[in-house]
Amino acid sequence: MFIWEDFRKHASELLKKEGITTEIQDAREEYGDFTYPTFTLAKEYKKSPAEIAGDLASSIEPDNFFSKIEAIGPYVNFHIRSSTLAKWVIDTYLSDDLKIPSRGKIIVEHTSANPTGPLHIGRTRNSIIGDTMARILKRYGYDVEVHYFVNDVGKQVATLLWGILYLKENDDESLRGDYRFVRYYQKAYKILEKHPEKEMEIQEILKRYESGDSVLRDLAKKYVGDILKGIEESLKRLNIHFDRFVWESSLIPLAKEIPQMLEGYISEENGAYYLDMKKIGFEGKDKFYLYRKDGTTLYFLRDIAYHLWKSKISKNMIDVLGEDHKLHFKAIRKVMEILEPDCTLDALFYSFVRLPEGKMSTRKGQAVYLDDLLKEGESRVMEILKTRTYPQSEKESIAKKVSRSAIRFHIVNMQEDKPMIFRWEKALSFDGESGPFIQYTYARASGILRKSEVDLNTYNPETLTHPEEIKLLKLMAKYGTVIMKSVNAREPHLLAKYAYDLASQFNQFYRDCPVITADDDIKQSRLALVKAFKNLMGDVIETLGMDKMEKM
RNA sequence: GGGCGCGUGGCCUAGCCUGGACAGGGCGCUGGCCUUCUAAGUCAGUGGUCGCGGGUUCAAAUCCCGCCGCGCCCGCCA
Repeated sequence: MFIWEDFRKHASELLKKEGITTEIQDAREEYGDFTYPTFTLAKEYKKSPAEIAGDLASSIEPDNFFSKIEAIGPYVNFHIRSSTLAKWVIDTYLSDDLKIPSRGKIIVEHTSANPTGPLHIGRTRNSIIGDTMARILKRYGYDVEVHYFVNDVGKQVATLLWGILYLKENDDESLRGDYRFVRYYQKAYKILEKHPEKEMEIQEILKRYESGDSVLRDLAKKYVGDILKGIEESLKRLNIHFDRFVWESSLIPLAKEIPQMLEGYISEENGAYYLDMKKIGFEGKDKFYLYRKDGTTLYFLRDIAYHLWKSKISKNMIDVLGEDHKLHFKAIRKVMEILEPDCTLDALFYSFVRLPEGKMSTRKGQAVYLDDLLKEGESRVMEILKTRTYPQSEKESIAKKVSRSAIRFHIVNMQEDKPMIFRWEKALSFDGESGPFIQYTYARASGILRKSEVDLNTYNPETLTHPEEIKLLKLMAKYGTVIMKSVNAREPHLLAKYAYDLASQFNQFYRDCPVITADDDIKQSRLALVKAFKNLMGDVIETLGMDKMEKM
């Protein structure tokens, strides 16, 4: 799995024999595979960097890993022996076992969108980043449990209930829950803007609800459940699933135990209680309120309860959160250090998606819904498929797979903390740096294997000498490195970049290296390469949560 | 006002953590490549004061300081 890193380690060992202990960096392609710049040694050795590099290069002998070690100016460059590389890479990906170590349990919480309406594309950035991160962690060896924290307590839900209870008109039962009930939520907010005094009624609902009013509880469970089901349906279309939905209301009993665990840090003000952040050495905000003066709980308290509860299941946790949660999260983490010092809690933050005309908002109804985007994507794919002779059902299946993969790739291909402005044309781009480009490349590899009509038997790695073959092999060797970096930095976009590079390189190979018409020995080794590539590309595609297809 | 993040060719973007060899891609535009493994592909060309100004260094898109622009947060909302 970590082929490239094993080569790197070997280069380090060779240098170590010369008395140099250092990390070796990747070289620019035209100079070699790994490089060691000698500038820093100049003072100590009292020689020019170029001289030092020359001496080092001539004293390190080529071996099974490196065929050439040469100095270019002040750099010592290592060249990988391609026959060793070819055999290693191909055998690795032809085998079913990528030899991934087991790394224990981790909980990834993502999406957790308030169940007040259909999922819009802004929230979807959370889902896609979270789901991809979870898949990458799994690939790295973690036992991942994916959570959705369901907000069925608090003001938003009380507002939703108020809307449904008092504004019933033009109800359309044929609509899916999220589309059906969001109308009341939006209308409720409009009314509250004009009549702030109605706020009292909402407070009353909230209070009754939290004190355990069974009628309200049942209603909330029903409506929130219906909306959540809708959101879940939308996410299924993107290939996103959860292991567990944790309802906030279920944590209220635990939440009420938190204050005594934090005794000495809590203060009271007009009947409301807050955590005194100065006392626990927190900077950024002094008071985080736990209880309203009417005794109802606040999100901060319930979120502490949720994290405490999670930490009993797993010591490792990652939350995928919008950038608006940075301060909140910092405080939660601080509290967790007190309550459960053994656990590690990390966050993966992302910037908001905006529309060209401004912010997205469920309340104001200004948003692009995920379902609409998927639908539009599918119809654009069907348009392209007009020239194909596949059966209709296959076309529809392809359309779904291409559409959702295009959207997933578009979102995860961008660095998480970069602001994003949503544009239909870009989200549904099918060429260049896009999801379909990657799927298409996989289909091409499949096509070659399908038409080769030869069984794969032994191959000779020595025959893989074409520059495009070597470049492809090197990229294939880097999969483990990319997964590792992506996990350590919590940056799923690195894998998307890798997927593109890998696919792009396969297309260069495809252009210059015919497989089916090649001479027998070359054909065998190229088939082995294509098969190994297909396995790897398929694994990358699935780790990105996209769909692989034999034909498209 | 304070804190955090972002600022790379007409547009979108990688690289920034761990400073090194001419800043990679994609879209667009111009011109090529389908009797040959799917042209959702590919080749060539076009286009960049890496927001601005200082500093550190043999070397800065990358590190430090100060500005400017944009976003987010600073609620008894979530």
